[in-house]
Amino acid sequence: MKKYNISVEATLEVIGGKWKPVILCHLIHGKKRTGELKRLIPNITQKMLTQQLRELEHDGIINRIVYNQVPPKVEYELSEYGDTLSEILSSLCLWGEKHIIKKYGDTKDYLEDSVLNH
Amino acid sequence: MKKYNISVEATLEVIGGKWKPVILCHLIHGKKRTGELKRLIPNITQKMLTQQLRELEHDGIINRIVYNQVPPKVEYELSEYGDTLSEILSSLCLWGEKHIIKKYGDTKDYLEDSVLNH
DNA sequence: TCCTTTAGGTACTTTTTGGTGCCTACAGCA
DNA sequence: TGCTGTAGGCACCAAAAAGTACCTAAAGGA
Repeated sequence: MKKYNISVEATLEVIGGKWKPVILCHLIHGKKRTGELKRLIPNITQKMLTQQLRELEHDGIINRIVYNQVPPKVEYELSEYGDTLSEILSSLCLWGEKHIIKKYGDTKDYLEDSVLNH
Repeated sequence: MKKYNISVEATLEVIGGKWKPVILCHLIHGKKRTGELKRLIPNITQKMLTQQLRELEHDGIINRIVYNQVPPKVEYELSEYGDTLSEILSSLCLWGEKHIIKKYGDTKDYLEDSVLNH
């Protein structure tokens, strides 16, 4: 029975770390296959990706959808509970864009183009 | 010149990590002296506290106010730019509270009482 | 004189986190 | 038969983050 000093610690336990917010920001735009996520997050390793996905699944934030076929097909999506985070995640993305603009004047040279950034 | 794959990475560079969100969540309620922060965040070490405060100051998120007196007195507050994060920070705290309730049924036994949690 | 108070610097160690390389399963196809 | 594609497990190693212990300054008071 852990005691938190401030409630944000509980949030960080679930979505803290280097990769989880990135993964979740991709998932707010719809479900993704493992390989898609790997392409969207070029610097993540297979190990880190599956490790973080397992933890998010364990905390009820995402659903893992397994299709019984060969070669395997697995999709990940925000769960209903994970949806309660989507506003926060969007705000985090938006703030990041504004921060890049403030720091560099423009996002063009600093932000990979993709449907996610508009 | 670093390139981000997704804008949330820029946000995490500024407010990511174990301690920064906690520190900032305390500062949204007004400026605090170093020692106050240490008391509010009992598990943080002196080193981590000042290190994180330096970085937040460097990124323009907080102001460091030094009173020229002995023994020293230093206060920290959200800067104007840091204020653009306060809505996000509040949402993170709120989500954490709801998460604790979902997980444990109640916050009473799991969350330290303080002005911050209501 | 020396202790107290407050903020913070620094060298070193431990813990946590992340990365690499290699392994498996198995249907379909040449 | 043997190659391809997809998801992911596992042992081991490297790097980054955090913790520990100890040090400083300087005014005021006992």
